[in-house]
Amino acid sequence: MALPYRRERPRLPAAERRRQIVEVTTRLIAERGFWGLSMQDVADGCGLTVPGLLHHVGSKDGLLLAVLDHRDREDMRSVGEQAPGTLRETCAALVRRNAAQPEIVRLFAVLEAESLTPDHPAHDYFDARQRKTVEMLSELATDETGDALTLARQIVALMDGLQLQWLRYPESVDLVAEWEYASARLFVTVAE
Amino acid sequence: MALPYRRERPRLPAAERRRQIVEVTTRLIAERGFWGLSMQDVADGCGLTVPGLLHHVGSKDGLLLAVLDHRDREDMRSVGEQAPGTLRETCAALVRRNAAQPEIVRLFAVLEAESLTPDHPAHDYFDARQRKTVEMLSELATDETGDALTLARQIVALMDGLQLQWLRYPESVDLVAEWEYASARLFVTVAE
DNA sequence: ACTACTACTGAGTACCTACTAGGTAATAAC
DNA sequence: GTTATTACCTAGTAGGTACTCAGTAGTAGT
Repeated sequence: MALPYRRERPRLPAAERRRQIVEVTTRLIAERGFWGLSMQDVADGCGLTVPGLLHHVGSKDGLLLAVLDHRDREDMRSVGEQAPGTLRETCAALVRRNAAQPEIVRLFAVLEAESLTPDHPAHDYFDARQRKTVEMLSELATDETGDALTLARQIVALMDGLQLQWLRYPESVDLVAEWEYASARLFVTVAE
Repeated sequence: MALPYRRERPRLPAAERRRQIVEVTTRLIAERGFWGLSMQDVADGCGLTVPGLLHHVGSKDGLLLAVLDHRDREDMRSVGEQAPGTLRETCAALVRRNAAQPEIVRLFAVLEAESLTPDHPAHDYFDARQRKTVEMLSELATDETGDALTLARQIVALMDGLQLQWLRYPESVDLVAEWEYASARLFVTVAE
């Protein structure tokens, strides 16, 4: 009744394995979305079995949570690093950061659309994220315009939209350049 | 060897059944995307079995194709109906039309993000669609600005982005109003 | 060396996936 | 009324889904 127990691939400490799992999952969700993601694919990408993967994340929802948690901590870290600036500077910094990590931007683009439906496991997360972003930009915008909320929404919309085009045509669309052109129009007092 | 053959639900002519299938599928893809769509759900929504559904569309990819084909024909019809106008008028009409059909807009929002990956069955479709849209707007924009392509891209980006916000917060975001605010900024000569 | 812990596996469960083969019955053509 | 067409069914295939259970082996603490 002895099981031929194979251990060909190395056994990693939990923290390191989790990092790997998050990295692999990020790539796969960016490609297929969460509905299209399979635990098997993630396990294969990490070189372990599905129960081995489940040992670390508990469930498929737990896997998504791990990815989003990791992103939140990374974002916190990067926001804390830079000095607070004007609205325009903040946006430019944000765009530059995004232009350097297409994989992450694509993860968010796919999940943001997928999570529009209320029964998506990341629905609440993206609701909160969207609110926070608009609020943050809106506060910065109060110095420059009367209708800060509207401007904040336009900024977010333009960023999201340009990112989609950039992700589809990475060679012919330069995200940073497009944002510069656009912000010239955005940050101008309306004469009407 | 006699099969107890059940036919409780009515038998429809092919064209009518196809219309129903497209309608149901549109709603389901908007909610779950194509990767998250199951033939079973579509069949249930139409009141027939999965092989019954397959009789009409052939395969899951064929189902998606049927939906996109139908959308194309509808769009053709609606574009043909209205007289050609200025860039600003054309955009406003487009936004008004979209504001009246959130289900369709959501279908496109979800599929556009999902189809970023080249192995998505709608990848080529959305590639072509994006190109055509930018080209069309770009031609209209040549009358008004020097950099028509950039302006066209900004218009598409802003529309896509605002739509995402509107789909997430349909009660607090008014698509038409937001577009009006935004176009006031977009269609202004840059003084820089 | 012994013990406790934990990262991980093999085997299995219950169910869902798209899709096929072959047949049945409602409809339309004549 | 007979025949042809077609809308749709039952049954089945081959494989994928997330997840559970019980056990194994590598690691760390003492």
